Amino acid sequence: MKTILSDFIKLRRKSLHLTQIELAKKSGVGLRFIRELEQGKETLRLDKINQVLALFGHEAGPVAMRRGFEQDR
Amino acid sequence: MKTILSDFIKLRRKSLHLTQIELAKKSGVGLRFIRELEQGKETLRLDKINQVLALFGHEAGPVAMRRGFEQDR
DNA sequence: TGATTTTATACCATAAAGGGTATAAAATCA
DNA sequence: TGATTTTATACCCTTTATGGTATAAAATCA
Repeated sequence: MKTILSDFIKLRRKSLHLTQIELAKKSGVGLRFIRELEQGKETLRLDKINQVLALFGHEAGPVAMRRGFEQDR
Repeated sequence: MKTILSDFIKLRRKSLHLTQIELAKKSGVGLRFIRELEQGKETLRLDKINQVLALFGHEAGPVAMRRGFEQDR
């Protein structure tokens, strides 16, 4: 599945030419977590997500559901 | 602790004159979850958070860390 | 004030997330 | 093309988030 978060992470990671392995190490989460995150798994823990987002200067917050629109990339 | 998410939920809930119990029922999550969410617990599951945010027309997404600023209320 | 509602804290049980790892699939590139 | 890198899938094990509940604290209001 594709989510606002998975899209964001994947785009940012690639724009920095990082592999999933590198992102996992840099953010301090497991490799499997990065994969599940980029694949849009919903039942993830917020603190782990924030660990990754922090690398890109972001955090998880409330975003209006303008369906079909994407913001902040 | 106070987070961008806890603040948002608490404000929105109160603006609709809902109790935590009512919000829990409406969103389909446990009462204890609502409490932990409003108290800023970090290790919460994303899908549960989104269940609550959906009631307010929002979802969890990447938000730039403009520390000290709040957005979207 | 006291009575009532609302919120906070603490405990138990269960389901599942997360890390690690091994293998398969796919993408990249010489 | 084939070789190498990257990503995806599947499994085991440990930790813990969640729901429920019971009680305490705090807030609300007559």
